[in-house]
Amino acid sequence: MEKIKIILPDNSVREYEKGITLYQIAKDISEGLARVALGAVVNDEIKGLQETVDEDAKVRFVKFEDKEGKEIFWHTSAHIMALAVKRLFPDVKFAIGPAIDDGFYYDFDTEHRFTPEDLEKIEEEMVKIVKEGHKLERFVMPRDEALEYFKEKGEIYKVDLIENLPEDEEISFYKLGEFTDLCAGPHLMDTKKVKAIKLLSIAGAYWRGDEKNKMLQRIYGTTYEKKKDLEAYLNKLEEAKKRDHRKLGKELDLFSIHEEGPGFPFFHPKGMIIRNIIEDFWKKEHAKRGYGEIKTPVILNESLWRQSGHWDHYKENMYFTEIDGSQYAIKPMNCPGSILIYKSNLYSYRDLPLRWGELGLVQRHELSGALHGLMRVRSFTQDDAHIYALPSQVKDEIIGIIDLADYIYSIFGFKYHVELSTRPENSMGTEEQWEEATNALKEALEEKGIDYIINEGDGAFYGPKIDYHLEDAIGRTWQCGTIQLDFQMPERFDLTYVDKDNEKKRPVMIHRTILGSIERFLGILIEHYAGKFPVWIAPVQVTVLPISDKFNDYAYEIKKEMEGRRLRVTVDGRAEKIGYKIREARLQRIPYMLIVGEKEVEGRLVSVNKRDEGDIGQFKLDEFIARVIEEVENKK
RNA sequence: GCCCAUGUAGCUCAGGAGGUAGAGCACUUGCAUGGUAAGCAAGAGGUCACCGGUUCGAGUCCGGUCAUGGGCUCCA
Repeated sequence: MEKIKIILPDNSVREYEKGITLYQIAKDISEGLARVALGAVVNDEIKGLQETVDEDAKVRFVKFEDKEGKEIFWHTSAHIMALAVKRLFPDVKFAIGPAIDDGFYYDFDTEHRFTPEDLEKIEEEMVKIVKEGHKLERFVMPRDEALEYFKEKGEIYKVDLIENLPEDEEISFYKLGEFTDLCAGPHLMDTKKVKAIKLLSIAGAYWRGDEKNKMLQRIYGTTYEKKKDLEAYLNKLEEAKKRDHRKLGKELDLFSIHEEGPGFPFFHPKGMIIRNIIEDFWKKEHAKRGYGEIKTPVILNESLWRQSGHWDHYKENMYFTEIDGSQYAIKPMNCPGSILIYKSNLYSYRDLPLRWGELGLVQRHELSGALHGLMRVRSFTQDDAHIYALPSQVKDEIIGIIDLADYIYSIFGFKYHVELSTRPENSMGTEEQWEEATNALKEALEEKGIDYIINEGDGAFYGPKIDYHLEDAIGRTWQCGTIQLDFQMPERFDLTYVDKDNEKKRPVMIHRTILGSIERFLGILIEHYAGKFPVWIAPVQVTVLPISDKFNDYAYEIKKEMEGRRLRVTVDGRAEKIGYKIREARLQRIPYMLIVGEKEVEGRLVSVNKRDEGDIGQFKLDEFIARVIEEVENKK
């Protein structure tokens, strides 16, 4: 890689790779962005966020559109908010205030309870601060001095932060007006570009994210250079609200959740149609790929869960019951059931791999505050499968799952990204086993050329995992599929196969889901399509709307004929005006409306109104039916 | 589980210095038979989440519980 020389603020020279960003240099030398810009580049015009590229130096300047540019912009905004809060509520203690995906937050500790009215006041104060035109000044302090500085002010969180910084790390500060914060930076040079400001919400958050610590008050906000961009962002939030699966689930009569069963969703007839279509599709695709289907009981003896390790590692999330004086547990996972089936036979190495899928209903005691519509429930069906494989088959099996997942997601039009989670603290097995399993997953991903993020310590207690995060239509992501490699369960349950040399050996177990849970997947699907399900999934594919009830006979005849071709059709035969019926059908997001009156009856025609296109003209009935069937077959 | 907010008809929401509730939509009935997003009228529908306290009297004030929402933690 070609190197370039950069002159640093202290006039020393360092070598970097071509194309390095200002941000990276700032991080590297723990220096303020503005100072780096001034030091690194000869161009006098450079100030703060730049939109120019210095062709000679090949230093890329950070713009607001860049990930790094946004981070700097929002991090600086967090400081502006902190200053505003300090002015309005002098007694607050400051924790941390980083940039996040769509803005920033700052955590405060104060007796005062922030209200929505406070947010408005803080916003106003922020605008004032920006107008005052402050510069951000960076300076460093020796560790003991820094500690003394914050101890004197009673800033216990900052003291805690410094105490946890590595001994050799420089303690840097940024000063903005009367607010001086411990901060590694980098920051904007000054505040004047932060023009559009919106504080979004107040929430509780534990200090250092640990539930044993004190709960602080967090204020979320976002800022932009232009009002227009802020408005666009707020519109996006509005759009997300309209797509909320909880709202649409009610409006489209798909499912409901009741006080009588928090976290235990009820599926209505229309919701079940979608569920069944997804499940049928899932079953067919798995059968094609050599999966057998199994079904295991929901309640099983406690001893099984002790043997599997769930008792030691998962008890808090399990429900228990007693039958005839013995202790039983309601299954939170399907693997032990699958294992009992495996153990009911003796296998040759020739039998492996065995792929057994199960649409398994599990119950988990999730914390009440974690429940969220269909996305986080206490009772759900996993599209689970367990693969028992020879060690030599593992990589190919994982690749097979990766391919299957990619195919299934593509049918629904999902984009996704992949994360790899490694060994957690509360886990079983040896370091070597974990390393071997983690490497197997890495190799499979790398062979398929899939980029992935690593989540240290986020694996299951029995093995590392690959997680699939699906992106919905407006860019939010949700964890769905997972592939988990497990050397522990085969050990615990003494699973064996007979190898070529007539020795009993240990198979490897792979746990995997693609949809994740039917419930969550359905929730995501609702938001992804904004309730406008494609024809093959739509609970009602076609609704027939007679112009007046004089034409109901023809309408019902159409319905009967289409139902004979396995299409899902309704008739709105009420004595209402056509406009009224169309409005309702639209609100229900039905893909096709057939308007029938005198003209249509005569010629056995239908006038077709398509969901997103409106009136598309008259069709012969047979022609229209063929068209819909074609769409269903091609999963459109 | 924790912090904050919320809980009024099937739905979306008003209201209320404490004196026992209101709209629109949906529903039922009648009229209207209408050609691409709401025809007209009438009717029915609520122990104002639940439990307890203060009060002559509580949807309204206080306390508790439950649920929901936004976060945190945790997770498919």
